[in-house]
Order: sequence, then structure tokens, then C-alpha cells
Amino acid sequence: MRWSKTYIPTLRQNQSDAELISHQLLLRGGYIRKLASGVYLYLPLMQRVISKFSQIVREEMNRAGALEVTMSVLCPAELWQRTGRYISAGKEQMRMKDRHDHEMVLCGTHEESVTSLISGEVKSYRQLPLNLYQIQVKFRDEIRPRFGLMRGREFIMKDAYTFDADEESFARSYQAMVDAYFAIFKRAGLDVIKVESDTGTMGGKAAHEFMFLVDTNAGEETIMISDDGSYAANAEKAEFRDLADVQIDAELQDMETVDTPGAATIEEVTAFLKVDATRLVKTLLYMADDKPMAAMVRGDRDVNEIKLKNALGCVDLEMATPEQILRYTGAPVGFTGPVGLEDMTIIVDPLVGELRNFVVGANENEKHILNTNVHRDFKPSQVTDITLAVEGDGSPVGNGRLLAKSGIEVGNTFMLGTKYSEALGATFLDASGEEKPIIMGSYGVGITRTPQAVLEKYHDDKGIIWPVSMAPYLVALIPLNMEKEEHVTVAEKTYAALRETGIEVLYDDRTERAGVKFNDADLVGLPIRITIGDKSLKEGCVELKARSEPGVELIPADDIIPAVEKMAQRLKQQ
RNA sequence: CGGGGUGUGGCGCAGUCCGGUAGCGCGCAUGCUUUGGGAGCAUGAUGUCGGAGGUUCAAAUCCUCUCACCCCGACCA
Repeated sequence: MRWSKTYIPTLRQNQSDAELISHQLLLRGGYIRKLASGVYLYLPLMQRVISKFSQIVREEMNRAGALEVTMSVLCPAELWQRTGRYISAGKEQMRMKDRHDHEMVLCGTHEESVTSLISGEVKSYRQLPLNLYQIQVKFRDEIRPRFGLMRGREFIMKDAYTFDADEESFARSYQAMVDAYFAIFKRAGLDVIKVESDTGTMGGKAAHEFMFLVDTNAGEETIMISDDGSYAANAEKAEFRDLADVQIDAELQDMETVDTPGAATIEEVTAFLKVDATRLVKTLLYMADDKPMAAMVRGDRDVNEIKLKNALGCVDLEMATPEQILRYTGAPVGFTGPVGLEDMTIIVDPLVGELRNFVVGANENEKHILNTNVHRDFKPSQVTDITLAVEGDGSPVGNGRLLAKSGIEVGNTFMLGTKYSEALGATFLDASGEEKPIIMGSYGVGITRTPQAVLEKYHDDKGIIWPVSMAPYLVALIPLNMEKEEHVTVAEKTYAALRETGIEVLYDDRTERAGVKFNDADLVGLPIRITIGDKSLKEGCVELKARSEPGVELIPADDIIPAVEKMAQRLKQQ
């Protein structure tokens, strides 16, 4: 492609609102432009990157036996109502009405569509297993879009769906996708780790995320990894072993209400009563689907709201406002306790459950109760893990300690079970003639966010350094002076030769000065650069340079093709 | 949804406090010179000052409303 015939609007200055280096590079390099908050347009270079990555994904999916289809971005709302997600997807779902006033949704994922596609057609175990995938636009009306392609409202995703007759078969289907994912990200130049994650609105039994670890502020998610490598989960999901030195009394003592003037926070109460935070229990009031409930964690700990939400099985979970706290407990913020909160759900963390004689709020201004005990003094509705794991906690498996890392989610896999097949009547007859719901899985890869994630790693202060597998073109061909006939003659000849060999080349035929061309080439980041200028032409040579390496090779103009091929081969190995 | 901020030529910004009819850099166009790391000189084009309403002799500037975009938060008793 000739630079003069394509559209690569590079920018000299940074767009002020681009936070991440990868986002800035895409903007400055002429890869993307923003149309609206969280909505981006892909320019010719980006389109080629998307094609490259899509092709990698296709090859690995096809290799794993998946079949490509395309499902509409639109879906009748009715299907989402039947699975219950019309409500649970909440405000994130883009909705609209057609001219007949029929409710439609713009899909953020396609479980409903794909399940409806196969239900009614797939009726026998002989037709299973089945794996359908597509590469499609998705819409999610994010609360706060940010980080460019990383968290947009519209994005492209590869989503696959497996259908199996039994758990054993499903386990094979799931593993095949996990294997495919590692292969995909490896080819894209990313080292990823697989972590356990929450299933969110997707539902189902279990899920994993494929995370690319970063040191920068680009991480959109915290993940907890055991230092012995035995465990990895995102922070929402992470379980842990508590290593705190907690003193458990032998005898239960009698409750005692004491004045704690001016002591509302954990720090103030521990200082005032001169007790350790592990002897205190926080009682947090939440509104779960508009009903008040109390969550209790040890004083030195914080609530993991995702765990809490899962324990409650609610859709909406919000902390109660000070006014609500006053209304439901009779005391201002800071003095909530479980004693006397009879008519609301109380969820107690196991770390609280094992304590004896702990301190809680008295539901009275500036008063706390000493020597409170679970069961004796109040009845928990449920004792279950609702505590947020933090760095330094023990790994839930083995003897390791958890480390907090920042990561970018580039893929995910969900064990959906039969949630969608049951809701939408996707059933089959097994070998014994029994009707059963199909066991499903769903698997996503971020087609637009992954290239941006790649850039968080592959860049320097001059611009992008694409891995060969993801680059929009392999070679940047740069004649330094378009007014010199010799430069142009050699460049045109080299351009023709490269194209004949099938090498993807971007030929900078603009009548720009050398500095402009060099800077644009560095910014755009093609893996290999061929420079044609007086210095080397004197010796009948052109210059060959890898974007990722400092050195320059002089190659006789007629031998350039094999030299490029050799360099490409070498770069691919890295 | 709460808080903060920003909207001025294609891009990046100044001007707003203290009202007087819009400016800088880059880019763009033309010409000459220059030509291996974002050229120089000359000439030139491009602005409903986000939108609506109001105050005033006069509004980018003051007031009211509104829209868009960005950042932070929506986190602990």
C-alpha cells in the first residue's frame, strides 16, 4: 500500500484525554478515532490489526473444532426476559424499540441468541457436542467508559458457545477452549494467566478469566496470585486463608454496653477501648434489592461486595445511606450492631463466626457492646465467606501467600451449566430416551481490546513496536527523498518486488522530509523498515532495520527480499 | 447517580477574573529555497467562541437554562 493512497492521520501532539500509553499510541498513530464516549472508529491500520488478530482467533477456534456463524447484534427483548437477564443485565444493556413498538436489545453477549438458534433443531445426543462462535460487535452501556478500546461501550468480541450432553463431554469442550486461548494469546505476543473469576450476570457454575499482567496503571482488575503458583483468582472472587493472630477466649462473657463517646470508626473504637481490631466486628448495612440487610466482618477486614451479592442472590446491592442506617438501626453511622436487628437478613463471615466476646455497635449513639457472641446474642441468617482477600493473606490451597497483581482481561470462559438451555427449552433426548437440558459453556476473546493490551507491552518512547503476528503491515518502505529520481526508482522496484513475494508493505511515497517519515514510521510501529537514501545507495545498498532493535543492516538492493524474509522469520521467533 | 473540570479554526491552546467585536503554535493552500530524524522564508484560507435565552449601547467574557466530553467517586460503620 502506498502511504499517499491510504488514510493514516498521525498526530504530533497527544490527545489530552488519553490516559494510557496504549490509548495514546492508537490515537496518535492514526489507528482509531473517538466518535462518542466509549465509541471508537477503526481506521485502515486498525482494521488491518483487527483482521490479523481475528484470523489468529479463527485459526485456533477452527482447529479446536468450533464453527463460525454470525448472529445479529439485535435480539428480541422477549428472549432476554425469558432467561431473566432483561432485569439482571440492568442499565448496561442497550435497549430500543422498533417501529412496531417491539422491544429489542443490542446484545452485549449472545447466549440467548445462540440458544434460541439451536433449541428446536438440536434434539438428539447424536448432534452433540457442538461449538459455535462468531466475531461480532457487542454493546454494553458502561457506567463509565475509559481507557480507549479497553472499556468501550461498543467493542468487537469473539464469542463461542459449547453445547454438550453430559459433564464429561463438557469438561472436554471447556478444556479445548482453554487450550485454544493459550495458543491464541501466545501467537498475539501476550503471556496470560488463567484465574478463577466470578460469574456475574452471566450466571452458571464457575468461570475463568485470561489475564495479561501489567505493571502500569493499565490494569483494570486486581488479581490475587499465590506466590507458590498454586492459586490465581481475581480479587472479586479470591478466597484466602486468614493468617491473623486472633485471640479466642475460652469462656463466654456477659454482654456489656459501654459508652464510646466520639468513637465511630474502627480506628477510633480500637483506640478508645484499647482492643485489637480483630476483637471488633463491623456490621455494615446494605440495601439489597431495596431491602435492608446487615453484613458482618471482622474489624480488620473489608467486605467483598461480589461475594456478598452472591450470598444474597440479589440483583442490586448498595450501601445504606446514613439516613437509612438511622431509620433501620436507630443510631447514626458508626454504631450499627447485630443485637436487636431481628427482622433483617444478617450475613456473618466465618472469621466472625469463630470469634468469642467481640465488640459491636449498640445501635445507640456513642455506645458499643462488649462480649457479643454469635447465636447466643443474635441469629445469623447465613454464615459464609464475604471477606475481601488482600495481599499477604494465605493462599486457600497450599501454603503460599497471596500477591496482588494488576491485569487486563483479554479472554474469559464460563461454565454456564443449564441456565440458558432450561430457560429457553434447549433440550435433547439422551441414549436412553430421556429429555435433558443441554450443558452449555461460553467463551469470549476481546478482539479490539487485545491489540491495545499488546501495546501496553510493545512500545518505546518513539511509538509502537508491533509483534509480527499483529502488525498491520510487515514492512515500512521509506525512500528519503522523493525528488531524487534514484531513490524513487529503487523504491518502486523494491515495492514491486515485495508485493510480488506477497510481503505486506507500506510504502511511504509522500514528499515529506526524512525526519517526518522516520518519526511516523516509528510511531506506526511496523516490525521492519527499509530505508532508501544516498548513504547506502552509494554502495548499491538499501538499509534494513528491525523496529525492535537498534542496528541497521546494509543489503544490496537486489538481495532485499530474502533479507526481509530472514529478518521476519527471526522476529517471529522472539 | 454524586463531586470536580473542559468546550474558542482540522489538532493543541491563550484570551473569560476586570465586557469594546478573536489570537498563538502545529497543520492546510501557493511559490521559492532546503532535503538522512517532526525545515526556512513569503503569501494566503479557515472561527455560529458547544447550544438556547437574558442583561447591556456593546457579550468568548456577566446571568439563567441546556447539551457534549473528560477526571474522581459511587469503598467499609
